[in-house]
Amino acid sequence: MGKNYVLIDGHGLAYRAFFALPQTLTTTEGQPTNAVYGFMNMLFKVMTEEEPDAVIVALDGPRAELKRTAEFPEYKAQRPPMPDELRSQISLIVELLEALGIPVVQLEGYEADDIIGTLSKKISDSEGQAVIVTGDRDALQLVGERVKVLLTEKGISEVKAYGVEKVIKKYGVPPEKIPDIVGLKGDPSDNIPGVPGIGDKGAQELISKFGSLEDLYENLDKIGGAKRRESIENNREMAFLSRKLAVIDRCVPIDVDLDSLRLGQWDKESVIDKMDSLEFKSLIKRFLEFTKEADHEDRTTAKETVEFEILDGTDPECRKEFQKALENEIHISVSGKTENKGYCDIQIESIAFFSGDKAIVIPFDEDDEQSIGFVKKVLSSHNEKVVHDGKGIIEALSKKGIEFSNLGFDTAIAAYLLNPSLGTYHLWNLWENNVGKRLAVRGRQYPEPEQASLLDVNQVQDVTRTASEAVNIYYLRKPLCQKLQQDAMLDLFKDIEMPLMLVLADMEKNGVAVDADILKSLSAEAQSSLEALEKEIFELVGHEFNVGSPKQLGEVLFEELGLPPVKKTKTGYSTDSSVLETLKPYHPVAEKIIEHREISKLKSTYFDVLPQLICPATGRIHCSFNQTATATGRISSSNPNLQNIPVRTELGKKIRRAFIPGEEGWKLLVADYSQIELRVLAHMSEDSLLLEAFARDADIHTETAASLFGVSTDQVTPELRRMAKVVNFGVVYGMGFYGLSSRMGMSREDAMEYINRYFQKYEGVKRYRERCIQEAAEKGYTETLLGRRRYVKELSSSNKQTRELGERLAINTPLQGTAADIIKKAMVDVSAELKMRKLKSRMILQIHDELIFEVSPDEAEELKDMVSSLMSSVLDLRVPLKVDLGIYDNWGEAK
DNA sequence: TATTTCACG
DNA sequence: ACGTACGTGAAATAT
Repeated sequence: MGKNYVLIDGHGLAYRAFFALPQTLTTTEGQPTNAVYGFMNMLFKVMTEEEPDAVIVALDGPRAELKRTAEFPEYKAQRPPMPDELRSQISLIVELLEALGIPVVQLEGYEADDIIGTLSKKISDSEGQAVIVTGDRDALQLVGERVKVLLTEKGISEVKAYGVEKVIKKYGVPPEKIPDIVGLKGDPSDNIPGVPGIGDKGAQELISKFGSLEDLYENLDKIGGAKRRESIENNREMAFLSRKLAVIDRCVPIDVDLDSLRLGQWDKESVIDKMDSLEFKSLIKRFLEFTKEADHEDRTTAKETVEFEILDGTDPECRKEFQKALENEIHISVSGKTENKGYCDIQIESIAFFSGDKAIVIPFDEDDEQSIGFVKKVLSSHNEKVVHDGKGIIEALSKKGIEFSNLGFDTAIAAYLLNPSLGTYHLWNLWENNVGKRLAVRGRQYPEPEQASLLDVNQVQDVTRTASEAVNIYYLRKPLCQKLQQDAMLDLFKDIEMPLMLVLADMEKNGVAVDADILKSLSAEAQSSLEALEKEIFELVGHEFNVGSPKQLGEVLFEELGLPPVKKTKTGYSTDSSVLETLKPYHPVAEKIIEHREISKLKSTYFDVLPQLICPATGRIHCSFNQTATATGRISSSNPNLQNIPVRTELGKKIRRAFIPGEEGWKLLVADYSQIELRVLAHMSEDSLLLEAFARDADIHTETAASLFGVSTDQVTPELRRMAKVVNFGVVYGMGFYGLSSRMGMSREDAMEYINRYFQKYEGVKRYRERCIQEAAEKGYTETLLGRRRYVKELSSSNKQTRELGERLAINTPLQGTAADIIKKAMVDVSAELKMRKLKSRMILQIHDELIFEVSPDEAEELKDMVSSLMSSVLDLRVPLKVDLGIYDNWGEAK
């Protein structure tokens, strides 16, 4: 029986750690230790998670590049030499590895990749399992049935596992074809050129279509795009050479006796001694824990342990046992292992339940009715279900015809409400911060020992992980619920956020229909305009360059043409649209570039992308609505972002015409709140002028203009109204006079004057702003009308700029956040009513102050009235909530 | 991976 | 001396 090995690319991992962690990590004497620390952290992580029998670290040998530079002199030629601060740490790492009894393999003339390739081959030939840890994507070619690759992604601690299927899913080709892709696209980090004009996507597409470089060159005539074909044809040798360079040698002459290696032959004293001299307190602890002696060393810091049992979900007896256990429980937690985010291809692989004592894991290998039946039964039980980030599971299960009932608590959403500024709400973080106990599987294990040999090691790990997550979720409910109660957000959670999750799941499932032909023809048009514009630009400038490169553009404009640089960024000249706008009078090229920018942006972000995102199974686009993404309480949209579809320019608006009802004869109902943030401001500030203006349903910008410029409303010109509008926005954002002056194109003095006049007229607003800042400073957070919080730590900063940012946040967040509360509640109410009246029409999009529905013609009028009245009556404010509605054949007709 | 730019409310 | 309005997500280029 083969053993499990972990193979580490030593230099690769050290490099990663070095650049990912702050340089400030040093010993008190100043020896940098960030790379050592990161390396060791990762080492312990894989030792804990993979439980290998042995670990081997491979290093690039002396003159490792020689073999490949013989073929191609430029190979890795551009690589800067290793920084000294890193070099010194490599030897520290090697010393530590020696003390840990982990062999370091290095061989003159061979790169670590080749050593790893050879070892992994030996291991899999002897029926062992190898896990490769590296940051180099080339290593994916080594993946096989018995070899998996853990690729470090951004930073160091994040790592992604690749098995054969994952590689195929990601690259469209089996692992052994990875070098063919590299041959085509090249590899800038190794200075491998590949074929010019072929990038990641192109290479993937070509190789998955033709199978290999050889087959590609046999079928040159079948390649689309004349330019591309020409480039491929002309670079035949380079493509083959590049592939050769990318192939990892799996027959390196090394003599390692794999069988004799095993973990645990460490020199404990020496390890602790070395770590101590590097001042790695936490790592020593981790090491001791690993040697299972932590408890003897220090019983007081030993964590309490939560024990649980895992039942085999494929065993009918276990299912019965679990159902029995449920009867006396109030809550059960649910966790699922799902593959792929996004409704279109989300699928559930397995699901785990935890009853408070026993966990059970049910794999969904194939659609066996037994499993589905059991899951259905559990999910329809009287128990309140607790989940973590449950929207995906809900969607994946609904694809199998399984629904939740009595879904009561989502720990991710609870944690988001408790502090919406965190950005990520990973289960393990919540666990550390709110429970922090250790988990241990007790008693009967899954799988039963006699079954174990039949199951893949990964599978056992997956089962344990999914079950543990269910346990985590279960025990998180209580502390999080208590905190919500303490912070008076339990109602917001129960009445709005939890039901909203289901509404969002429905919306993601519904999706939106898009006319791909419209987008494709827009793309073609854009292509030709761009080519024409480029020609003009190159003529005006005198030579060709990449218009899309801010760096090159900056050089052309400010060095070659000598135009005045208006604004700088940290790396050079700024060339954003406001800069280009000011350059217009100086040089005709400015206008062409502005035009080019707009078109290329729209083309690359919308015209070209949206058609690809149409889900083959449904013919519609399904974005994700993220409920835990923003600090203010808004929801966000991604994959694609459907909340930033263009509307401000003519060309942009054309995109909206492609958004259509998905069923014959149906229409779109578009309903948006009018001036919602200013209405919220009126309510919260109780400013008499604002209240009165909204009570009359006056045009608010005209009103502001009239009072600001001292004229009557019928004397307000469009220009004055435009300026007033800028001021109104400024008020909501907590502006200062400088920002106002630059945005209105006036002097700072004038801007100051207008602001003073505004606050003289709108005294209530002035007081509101002051009150916001003071309360936020006292309490440490701001809150919305429904009690949603945002902590404003910026307010207590010693940096003036940061503090002022805090003041603006204190002013803006309650406004933006209350508007978010309002529309969220409206969504919940409308959705409930749709269900109650059993209407076919459905909600498909939310764009902050706007809701879009797909409506059946016979329901259109009813829905319009219903949505209008529900939206305007969600909350009773001191001003009316006005809603504008319209029924259209496409989104472009609205507004 | 970080930076710049720009689409939306 | 410097940069200056709030909240997002995504693409392309540079490093």
